[in-house]
Amino acid sequence: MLTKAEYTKQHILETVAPIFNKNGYAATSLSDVTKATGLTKGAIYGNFKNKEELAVAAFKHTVKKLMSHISSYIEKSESPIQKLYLIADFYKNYYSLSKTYGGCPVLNIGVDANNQNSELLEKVRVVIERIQDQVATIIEDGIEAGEISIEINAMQYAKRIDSMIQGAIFMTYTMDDEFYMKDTMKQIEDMITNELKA
Amino acid sequence: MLTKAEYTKQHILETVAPIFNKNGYAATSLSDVTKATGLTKGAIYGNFKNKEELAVAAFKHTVKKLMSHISSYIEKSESPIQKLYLIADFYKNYYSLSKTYGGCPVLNIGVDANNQNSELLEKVRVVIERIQDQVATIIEDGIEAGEISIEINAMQYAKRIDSMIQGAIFMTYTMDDEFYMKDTMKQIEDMITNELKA
DNA sequence: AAAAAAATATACCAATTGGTATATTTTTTT
DNA sequence: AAAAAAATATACCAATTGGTATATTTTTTT
Repeated sequence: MLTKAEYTKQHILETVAPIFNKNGYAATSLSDVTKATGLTKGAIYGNFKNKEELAVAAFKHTVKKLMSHISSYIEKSESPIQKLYLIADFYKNYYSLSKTYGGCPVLNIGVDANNQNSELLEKVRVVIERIQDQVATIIEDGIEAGEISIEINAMQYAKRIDSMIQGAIFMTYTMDDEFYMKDTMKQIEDMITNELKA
Repeated sequence: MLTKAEYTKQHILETVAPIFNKNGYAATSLSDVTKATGLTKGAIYGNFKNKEELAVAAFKHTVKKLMSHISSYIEKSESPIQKLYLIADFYKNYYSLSKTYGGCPVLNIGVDANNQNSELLEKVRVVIERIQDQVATIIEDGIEAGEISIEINAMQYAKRIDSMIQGAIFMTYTMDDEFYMKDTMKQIEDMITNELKA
């Protein structure tokens, strides 16, 4: 069971994470934080060293949530190539899912932190690398299993897919139009079928 | 010739545009503006109604510059399909080019303005639509000229290419790695050759 | 139930925020 | 060169910023 203190910390993160994600670091003020949580500065600064640490924790919190969504989704199949199709399928609903958390943290904080907050930027980079490693591993598993052509450069394709997905997320959010998300996922499915498949 | 007043306005925009582009709207303060331009608030507010109008003008200024770069670049060929290859080629150097202006204004301001500044967001949307219309027109011209397959949906491909480019820009900036930009342009060139070409 | 420890609220701080009214300087028109 | 107009600088404003020291309240341990 959560102690009262642990509950408070969770409550702060859950409340504050979407705000930082939507507004960015500079545009989120401490009074936004206290207003949203219903707590005072004393409570916030008792739990987090400063605004930056809170923003980092909030980013990690949202990433964790979203990563667990996709992780459990691709568990639906054991087959590496099927897992790739499941990733494409997962992102078809990513707009409404990520909206719950105030948007895509990688895109939002990645752009926001660049030139502004090197600590946050570093956290974003680590997440991107982790995601790409996971996709690359799936592709490598697929090659080993004979499902995916041996000529495929796993890391290159992982980066390509990731880049396409981020582009689709940006376009979908900026234009408020799911066309980009859906169309890009179709494109990725075609890529899997026509380029990756052994 | 520019009058002194017009020169000042240009000077403000040229100095301030990269700052808004890098930092975003909220993270750019009026004192950043006065410090960088060497002018006082009186001069700034004499030329722009408020911070928002200045940010909008700065965004338009950067977009105009970048658009004129790409426009003159694709004039190198008359052929629609060659123009598409030239677009892909242009973006191979987009990282260093756009850095001069403080980054890609569409990406940076698009993400920054979302949930924050609806007027700025609207300007970004207009720019995106204009870019896509231009690409779609080139594709349609290519179809008419018999260079591009009649089965191609011009607008769909324009959006696809745009989305891939934005993804590559995001990844390149966030990871500070040109691989994404270069690889995506190769991918787009392959798309032109294998999917679009009649 | 009392004592100790931990968490939270309160009251404060200097610095900065975007913006304005007015004085001064510079530029343009006559 | 003088007068008018325009541009810019100065001096100010209330509100807000992130943060801290300390008082108070709540929770946990004994």
